[in-house]
Amino acid sequence: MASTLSFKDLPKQYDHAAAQQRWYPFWEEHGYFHSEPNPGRKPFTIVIPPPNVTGALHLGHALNNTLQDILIRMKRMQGFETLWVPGTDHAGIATQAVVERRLFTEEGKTRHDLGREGLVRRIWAWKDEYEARILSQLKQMGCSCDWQRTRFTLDPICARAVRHTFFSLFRQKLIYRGKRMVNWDTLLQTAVADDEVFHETVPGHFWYFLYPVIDPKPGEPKHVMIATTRPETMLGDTAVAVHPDPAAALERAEADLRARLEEAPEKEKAELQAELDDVRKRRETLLPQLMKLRDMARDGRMVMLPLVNRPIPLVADEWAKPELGTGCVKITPAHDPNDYEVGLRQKLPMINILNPDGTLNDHAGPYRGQTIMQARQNVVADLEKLGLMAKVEDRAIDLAHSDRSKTPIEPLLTDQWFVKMDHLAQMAMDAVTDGRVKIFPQRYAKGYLDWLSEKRDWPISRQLWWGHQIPIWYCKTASERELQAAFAGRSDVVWQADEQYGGWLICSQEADLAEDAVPGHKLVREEDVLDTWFSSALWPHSTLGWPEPTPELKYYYPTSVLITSRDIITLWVARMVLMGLQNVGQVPFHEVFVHPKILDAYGEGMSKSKGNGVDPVDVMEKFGADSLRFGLAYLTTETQDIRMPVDFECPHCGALIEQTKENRMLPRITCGHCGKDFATQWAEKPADKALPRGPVVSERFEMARNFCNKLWNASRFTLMNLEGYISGPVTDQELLVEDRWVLSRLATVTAQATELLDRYQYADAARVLYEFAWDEFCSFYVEMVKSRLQDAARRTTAQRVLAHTLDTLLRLLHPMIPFLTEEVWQLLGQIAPERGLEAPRAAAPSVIVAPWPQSDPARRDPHIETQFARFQEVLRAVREIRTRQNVPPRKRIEFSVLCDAATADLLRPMAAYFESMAGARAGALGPTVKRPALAANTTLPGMEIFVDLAGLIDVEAEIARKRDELSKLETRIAAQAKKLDNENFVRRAPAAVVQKERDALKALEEQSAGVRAALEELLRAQS
RNA sequence: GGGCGAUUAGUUCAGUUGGUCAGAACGCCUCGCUUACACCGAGGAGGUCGGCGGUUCGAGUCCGUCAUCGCCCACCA
Repeated sequence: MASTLSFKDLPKQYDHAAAQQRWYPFWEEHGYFHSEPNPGRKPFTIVIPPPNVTGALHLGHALNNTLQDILIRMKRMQGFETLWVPGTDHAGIATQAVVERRLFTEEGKTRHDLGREGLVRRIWAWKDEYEARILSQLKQMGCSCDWQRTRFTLDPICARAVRHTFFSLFRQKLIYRGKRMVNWDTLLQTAVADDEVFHETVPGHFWYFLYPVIDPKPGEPKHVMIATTRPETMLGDTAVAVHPDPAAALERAEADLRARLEEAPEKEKAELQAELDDVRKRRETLLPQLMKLRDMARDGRMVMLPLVNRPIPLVADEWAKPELGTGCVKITPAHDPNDYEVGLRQKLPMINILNPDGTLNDHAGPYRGQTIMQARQNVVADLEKLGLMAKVEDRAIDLAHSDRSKTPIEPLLTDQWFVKMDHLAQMAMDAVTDGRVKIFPQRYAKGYLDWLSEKRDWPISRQLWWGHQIPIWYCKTASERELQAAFAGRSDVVWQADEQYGGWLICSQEADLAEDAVPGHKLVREEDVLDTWFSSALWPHSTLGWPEPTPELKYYYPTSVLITSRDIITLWVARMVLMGLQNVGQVPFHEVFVHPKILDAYGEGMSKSKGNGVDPVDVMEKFGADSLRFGLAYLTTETQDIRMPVDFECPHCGALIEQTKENRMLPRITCGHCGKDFATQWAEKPADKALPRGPVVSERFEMARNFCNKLWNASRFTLMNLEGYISGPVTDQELLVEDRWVLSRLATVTAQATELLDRYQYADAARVLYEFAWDEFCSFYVEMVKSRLQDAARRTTAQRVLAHTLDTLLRLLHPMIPFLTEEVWQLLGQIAPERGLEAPRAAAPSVIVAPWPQSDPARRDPHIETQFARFQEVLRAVREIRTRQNVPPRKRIEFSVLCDAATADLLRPMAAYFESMAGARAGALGPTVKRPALAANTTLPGMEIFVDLAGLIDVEAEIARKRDELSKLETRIAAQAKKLDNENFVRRAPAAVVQKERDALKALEEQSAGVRAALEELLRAQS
């Protein structure tokens, strides 16, 4: 397919766009991504963490998916039956919010204008658009997903899994309905999730009110004082609490403070001391009264809630801390999460005083219809009139706001559905504790276990329209007998009594129930939908066809590894484990790899709202998919998040403009270089959108781009020099030093890369391959093989080893840089279709299915590697002398080496390479070499290198250099000697270490003697 | 408030079990268009490994503590 290319015409720069366009369709057409259960092979399976259809993928997704594809491609080459299941998540709240916002800004409509069906239709359209975009981004990145198995968390297959799961949990009484405080957005009239709430500190007040005690007896307080920042909520008070044992509580508080004071740093002491004094004072001033109140609470005494004149009980509850505030606390169960808990404990009524729009309802009596702020003012004023306001203080208040409407959040008690977690959570904990699921890096297991160990019930209902509607139907009026008659013989319908409101809760496993399913009675379906994570939790098995016992489920489940980011370990990973165990009876995956987060230049996470996100497509257009992938892999270490400063690239002149906190949200930016404007991702106005868009890129991918180009050119060189290639076995005798060396190194690198990738050490694997490819293959092997390629007699072997080495390197790099390696693989196949050393054979039709290289231990040759290292040292020394003596580049020089005979034997065969790689002719080598009269010299451990420069030498420079060298050596010798003089060291350190240090000292001394001799020689010559 | 992590050259990061580990890339300086590659080649300068204690014969490497930053979780009558 690339046969139109002639090797002579290959471009000097790797054309990533062309390669990507050429090979992705090629792979797809050949079905390389598709997998079917195959009993003859072991499966290797990954399910994608489904990206939200809220928007396009960002760099974090690019990282996540690159890491998955690297593993998938390696395992595929290793002969596993590899399946990577792709898909997307409907992301309930986020997606509905995005679409609603757009509906409002573009058409001025709210969801109520469209109605449930209309809105959901809109969201499906949005989903179709973004799903397509997301999948195409994944393809651009080269992801080798099995697209035939693409899933969506709201598609019929997933929906069926959700229904079956809900049904089964409901039947097992693991799902129940209860009350829960939600964050109510009074503007949008919807509940918002905790992570959609932001807190802002605003100036506010702390009011102290008096509630009259009903029929106080002599000696009893006439009032109870409480304090609040939200006076209007008193209208919903249903109790006043006091601690059941205020004396003990105060004592504990005091002891606790004393302990903290002892350990506290100086600057916090004053504050703690003040607190301590306050608590001590309370014993005198407050405790007697609290004791009385406590007794009154035990007697079931009441106080009168002012303004609405409702008697409410005094209750004894530990929530009322005697060391805080007035020691008494008003209880508003319907509008405060903690009070709700107290309400449950004390079996208090819960009075909701709010309408959905934030005005007060009938329970607020005279304040009905007022807004919260109006009611607050009026309540305060009225209490003041009654003389029941004791005092008011200024106080900074941390107020929750809705991220979406920017209005204050009101806590509101609502009906919600829950999953009981005690048993399920325990199962999920056990799976990690006993190693059925291993988490890498291991430290993340702690968060997982801590979170699950709280075993808090999982609230699964959401007041949304976009999602899996809860399959519960209410029937108020029917009798159980009527239900039994209506659903006779059906195992897919179960019901329970609705203990809260009476009637029945009916759950259907498959089909929706008709309104008249129970003759003579009306069924009403629950409006709420399920939490997105409910369907995501089923992802590993729902995508494989559960609840059907499909061949896929049997073969691919449990999946091999899950690759994800740390912020959803609890929300998602833990719930997948628990649901997998619950539904399938097996863990969903054997291993979890938690990868780093991508941060911006300020160390902050990238997010849409901060405007610091990066579109991987921008990076790919500039650097290519291979560079994106390699760059990301190179940055994936175990401990460090990825900090990525980014720049806008001016579309007019190409100048880079640093992205800062100031400019990252601007719709338009003026280039400081050419002065022209360009648009950013924030461009919304037509005038801005009409401008050319400036992509956001990072220089951090240049390293990878350069690497790809280097590899491309080494490949080009190889291809250009394979003319006349004839395949055939290569015997060991034919191999020269450089062949043995490169094959030895290749064997080592193969083993390392394989092992590192198996342990998710992507950065190290990338580094090992980078260094081998660039510093060894390109810088040495290719350079050294050049002369043989010009020599007909030696050409054939050189070609065979070269082709084989490149072939292996391509295979090792393919998972990280798939397009480039395929491009070269195909070209290589044209000129050298059969490759290999001992027994050459036809290369695979695509590198994607080529066998993963095996490290051949027999090729590892320490002797050759030592020899080569010596060669490299001498080469470097000679080159360094050339530079420091300013020898003109084309000027040939001659050098000699004073060394032992063995070293000389190692160096002698390398003579030709000193010529070609340093323009230097090797003269005398060995122990008898005499110091030339006027020479530049470098002293290395065990070797002294001389370059005879005759009249050219800059003696002054050499002398200065020698003196500098000598003083450095003497410092090191002194340090070394001191170490060895330390009796403790010699006595207590292991003998091997001591010996090593002695050897080091000796080597240093020898080296210094050489330098001194050379210096003397120079000084003599100078005078 | 609890937990986790980070702090190493101008920048972004590696440094496996404490004993040549003080490294890489980019940037910078000096040379060089040598027939694969200037997205290149050769050479070079740059760090008392956040501060302070401690363990040890020996500590970026282990312990404590402080400082700064980040993430997760919880909470704030």
